[in-house]
Amino acid sequence: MCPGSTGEFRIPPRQRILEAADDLFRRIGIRGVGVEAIAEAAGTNKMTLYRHFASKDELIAEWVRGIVEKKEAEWDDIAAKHPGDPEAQLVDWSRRVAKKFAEMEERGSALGNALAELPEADHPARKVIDEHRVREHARIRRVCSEAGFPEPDLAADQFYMLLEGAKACVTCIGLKRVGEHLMKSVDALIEARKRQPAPAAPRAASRR
Amino acid sequence: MCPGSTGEFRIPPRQRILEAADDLFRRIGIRGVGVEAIAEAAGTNKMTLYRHFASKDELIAEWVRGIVEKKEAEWDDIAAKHPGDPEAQLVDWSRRVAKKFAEMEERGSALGNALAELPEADHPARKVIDEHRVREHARIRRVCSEAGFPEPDLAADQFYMLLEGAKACVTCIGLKRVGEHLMKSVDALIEARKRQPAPAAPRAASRR
DNA sequence: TGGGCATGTTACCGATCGGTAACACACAAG
DNA sequence: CTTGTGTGTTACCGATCGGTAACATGCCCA
Repeated sequence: MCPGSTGEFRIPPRQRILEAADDLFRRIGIRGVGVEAIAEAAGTNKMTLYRHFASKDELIAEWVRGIVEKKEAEWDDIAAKHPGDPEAQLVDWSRRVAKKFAEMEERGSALGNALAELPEADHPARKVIDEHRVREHARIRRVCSEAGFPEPDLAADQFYMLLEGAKACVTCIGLKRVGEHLMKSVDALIEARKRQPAPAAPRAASRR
Repeated sequence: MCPGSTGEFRIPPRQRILEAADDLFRRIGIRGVGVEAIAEAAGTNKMTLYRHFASKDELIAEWVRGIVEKKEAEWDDIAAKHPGDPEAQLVDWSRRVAKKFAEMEERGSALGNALAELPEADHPARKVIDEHRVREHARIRRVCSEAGFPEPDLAADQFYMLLEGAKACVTCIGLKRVGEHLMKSVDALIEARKRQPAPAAPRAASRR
């Protein structure tokens, strides 16, 4: 109702649009919601939206960029809070992911769904997601290497599969149980590694 | 070009439509392809399509039903080939899934993508997918229970998370590597269980 | 006070899409 | 031959959607 420029909310329209898009994209899906609905939910109109974003695809890409930035900032935070302790980083990471499941309302990972909804390989948002996934996987791999996993590639894939699997299972298994079992699985993988004596290839002797 | 009724292919149009839909839905996505394109790819036209399917949503549901049937038949086959050997069933299952990854052309799980593309909770295809997932998870849980896992719920979730995670990771990790590491992970979980004698609480007593 | 600038408003365009109507055609069985 | 059934063909409808034009309005700052 209220235009937004008069008073009421002081948040600039661009930010309001991104917030509205975030809500609608997560709940209804990218292709399921039109620009008009986004603008309306943001308390503005289509024209203003197009003055801030060149196209809907660009809005999608910008939305994805925000999600990716938050996720990578979280990784930085994890690394900063457990310097030199890669195992604690992995554990902390699983704890945070498990906690996030409480916020996810039955629909799974926003990034995963976005990828499923954007089959065009040249979509601007796809590049953002793909590059982020590569970075995230590389990050996990490095942490696994530092943690002394004999096969860091295998370990990283296991962690990454558990992470993506947990997100995908949110829609079919209970939220709390997935988070809980994700944490247990990560703990078990780390525990299993500690149990291993000395595999053939001595990667990085970080025996704590 | 060729109408299809004269000669050429003897496959009835309904089946051709379902096959064309399978190809296009997997490659382009459900919402990304129109009924006209499906009919054309099937060598027929829109009218004939609507004579066999009440609506596009019904066609989607029918397509999903076919996928689900195949998957459940595969589970029956696994159970029949390893009677009374739940561990071999789990291993065989991981082998088959890993093998399937070779067919998946960069786009992940068809069912997962479909779920992401169908936010409407009352969509006829959603019910099919949801019910199948419940059955599949229950099946894994039963096998885990028979295999003597101390916590079958945890074990089943772990397997299921690995399965779904592997499918989701196909788009970001190499196909062969995901399959290989999925198999190794399943083997490791089974191996870890064999190693455990009779733990009451999985948390404590791990200091080697 | 006045001018610029961001935003609001309305109307519209072209394209696409799901779905339907009406009619023509082929073929099989009686 | 005739009838009926399944299919092909064309044209069309209504709705939605992404995107744009043109103009009005309000606010900040000089």
